[in-house]
Amino acid sequence: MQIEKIIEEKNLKLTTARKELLGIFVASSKPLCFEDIKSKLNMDKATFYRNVSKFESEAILNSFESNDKKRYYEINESAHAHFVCNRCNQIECLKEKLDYKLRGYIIADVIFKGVCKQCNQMSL
Amino acid sequence: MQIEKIIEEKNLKLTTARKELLGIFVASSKPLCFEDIKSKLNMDKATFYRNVSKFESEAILNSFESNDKKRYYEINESAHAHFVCNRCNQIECLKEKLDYKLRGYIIADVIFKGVCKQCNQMSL
DNA sequence: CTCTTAAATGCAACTTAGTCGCATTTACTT
DNA sequence: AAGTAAATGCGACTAAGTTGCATTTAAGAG
Repeated sequence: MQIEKIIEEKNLKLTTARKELLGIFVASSKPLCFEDIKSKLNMDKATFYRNVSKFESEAILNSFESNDKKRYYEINESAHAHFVCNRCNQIECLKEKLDYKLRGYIIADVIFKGVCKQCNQMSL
Repeated sequence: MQIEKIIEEKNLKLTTARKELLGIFVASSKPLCFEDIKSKLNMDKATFYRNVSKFESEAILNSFESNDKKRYYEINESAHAHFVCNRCNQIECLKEKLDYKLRGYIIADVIFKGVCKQCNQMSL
């Protein structure tokens, strides 16, 4: 199973909590916060946070904060931009590759904020 | 004084707290959070938050969350992008105008995250 | 397969940004 | 100057995330 391979490749102990957690992120098409998945999780929130933190430092996940004071995590594969809706607070992964450039800076992430397609449609 | 004019134009009561608060934002060249200015403020934090919130709904300020779980506020004038450094957590206003387009979406803000000039320089 | 040990977990207590209810004060109107 | 709705201060509260510590578990050695 690829999940176990990912964990072992980073020389992390293969615990049930880690398999469960990483499985959820691998299966998700969008960034998730603790709140989103806590009901599915068989682990303490401390374990969640310690593990996502470790996954992030091992470059398995990356994360950012949204509009709602929560940190969202997702599998670190192809770099892509995100759209955060100021109305519904939903986070979307955009297909946009991060080909933005700023002289002297390293750009790791781009977040667009505003009104998403759905909310925009509804207000017409 | 222009500060008083801004407040009165929105039909808000001209209180000392509001004058003080808006004065600080008008004078600042970058977004500020409560933490940044609390030592200068002669008001309770509840008053701070209620007022920035009201200013925001009146389009005097706008705000976003940074990397540090804090909400940053700035005067709402020319729309511009922001750069948030993942190392030093500093927020910079970029000169970039927001001429980004995404079909179906309304883009109100763009936040770049990564490593800022200074931190990038230091790591060479 | 069992023993050992360092690392991971669960739990409870804690931290901190921000919110809320309520009694008091203040800005504006007449 | 008086009345009133809105603003303020205070203290209690909420919720995300962190930390210390006792217990459990994964992985390697024998």
